[in-house]
Amino acid sequence: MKKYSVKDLSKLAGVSVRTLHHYDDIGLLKPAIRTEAKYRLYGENELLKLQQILFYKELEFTLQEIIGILEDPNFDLIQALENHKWALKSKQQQISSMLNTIEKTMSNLKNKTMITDNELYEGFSKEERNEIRNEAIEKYGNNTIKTSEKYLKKLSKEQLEQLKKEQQDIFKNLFRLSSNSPETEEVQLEIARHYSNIRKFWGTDGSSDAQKKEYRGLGKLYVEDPRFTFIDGEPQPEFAKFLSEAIRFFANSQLD
Amino acid sequence: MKKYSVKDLSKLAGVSVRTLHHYDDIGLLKPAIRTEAKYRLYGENELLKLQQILFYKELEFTLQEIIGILEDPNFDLIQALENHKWALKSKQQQISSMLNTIEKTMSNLKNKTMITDNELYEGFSKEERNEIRNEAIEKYGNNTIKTSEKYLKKLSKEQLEQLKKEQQDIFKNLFRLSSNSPETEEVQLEIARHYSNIRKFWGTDGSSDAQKKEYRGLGKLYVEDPRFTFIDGEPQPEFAKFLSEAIRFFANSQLD
DNA sequence: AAAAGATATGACGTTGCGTAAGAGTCAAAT
DNA sequence: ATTTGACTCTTACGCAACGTCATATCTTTT
Repeated sequence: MKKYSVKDLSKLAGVSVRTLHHYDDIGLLKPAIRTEAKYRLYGENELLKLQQILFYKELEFTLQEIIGILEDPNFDLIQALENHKWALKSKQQQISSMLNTIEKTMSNLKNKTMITDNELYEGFSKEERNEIRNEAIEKYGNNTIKTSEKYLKKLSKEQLEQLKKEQQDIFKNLFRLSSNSPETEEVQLEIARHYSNIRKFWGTDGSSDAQKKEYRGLGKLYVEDPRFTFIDGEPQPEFAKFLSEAIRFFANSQLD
Repeated sequence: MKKYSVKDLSKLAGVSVRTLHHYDDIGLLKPAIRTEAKYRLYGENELLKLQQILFYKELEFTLQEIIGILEDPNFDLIQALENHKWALKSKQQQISSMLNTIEKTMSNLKNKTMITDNELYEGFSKEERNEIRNEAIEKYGNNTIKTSEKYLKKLSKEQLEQLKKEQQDIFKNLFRLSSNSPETEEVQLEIARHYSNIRKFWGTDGSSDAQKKEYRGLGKLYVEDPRFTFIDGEPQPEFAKFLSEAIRFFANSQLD
């Protein structure tokens, strides 16, 4: 009968010695025998069992779950796999939604910096501005361009320009109104313009989904990161707070 | 200036008091002031910062990463988001592959139990067997059926019957040969039949991909779970080991 | 003033090992 | 026969993000 030392077995299975110690500790995989000096010795059966363990571990079962699966031959494996499948699927969906949020955040971050750039270039002529913008496109490279293309490809350049200008206009008005309460009608009118503008920017202006959640998320974004509300190179935390509250009020009162 | 106690803030933000303690401990969110009795008091700014924290936490940034993001206003947020996006995407792919493995495992588990069932029903007439199978279909319910349909829909009932019978035949031969070395030619011939049979069952028999990995995975499955190799209601660990080694040898010598 | 409610600070538990630390064991080289 | 080098053993802290007591100290209500 072949016997493997901890090191032998660890190399055969591609795990660390510590892992074998651990599995012994928690009762997942005990050595076949112990020498007088308490050295662990494993046999063929233990090698096979270790392979089983690693199989289920790759599927991200916890060690406790694996103990349960392997210790009881009557364990309902199909049911366990079914449950695990659902857990994994829900995790997958969760990740999808996180990716969505990240995309939107990045898209908005980029857009904001572009807008403040525009403001900085306000002193230049139209032609100069176009030159600068083209340089920027070259700098950003194709990858960045393609990433945002998903959201922007439906918009012609002129439409995009129009949307950006409208955003600048909205923000100027809102900044002017920012000493008022966020709930006043004037402010809420500008927020409504902003909402409509953003949905065009997202390319979802035709959708029946009001995107209340997403829009509120955007509102939170303004306070979540000062980089979203730079004006003349300075962060505006107070203005961010104002914006965020105005959007929250709008979403709660106007959107289902 | 409004001040929030730990409990107030925790309710406002939907986190536990312990969480606030923890964030204080690690320097992520310190209270605005402490009372004489060392009670924590938070202001509006802390509420806003907590919201930022929760935003990034939902994206599964670690607390240390969030500290980095928030402490330095010049932090390259876009780059951080980009990196995080990749991490999430790779996690998503990993989950997809795990789901694949689970599907195959379940599909095989079901197939095996069906085969042993067939063996158990060997004394019955064909009509009786069909009756029983239909009952099983009702029991398993539509969901289960549809899950396996993916793999089976391309096969007609007769083809499926044929494949199952061939599998039974192969296993009988292999069991008879199981006192030999797994590497003998007779054994390897049966394994080759099995390989071809399995690929038909998987619906991939036309594919150019030899599916070495998948087939080896199947071999491991036989030892990974005794339920795969029940014969006459008894688990056959020795036979499982034999099968597994025969398949490993076949995959290594015959498949690229 | 006593009882009830909040809050504070430890400190251990969780998951799956990594990473030493200190000590004993075994086989080969001196 | 012994020293060395390669292994192995047990013990135990560390990590992430808190949950969950336990015990002590306020603050507020009756």
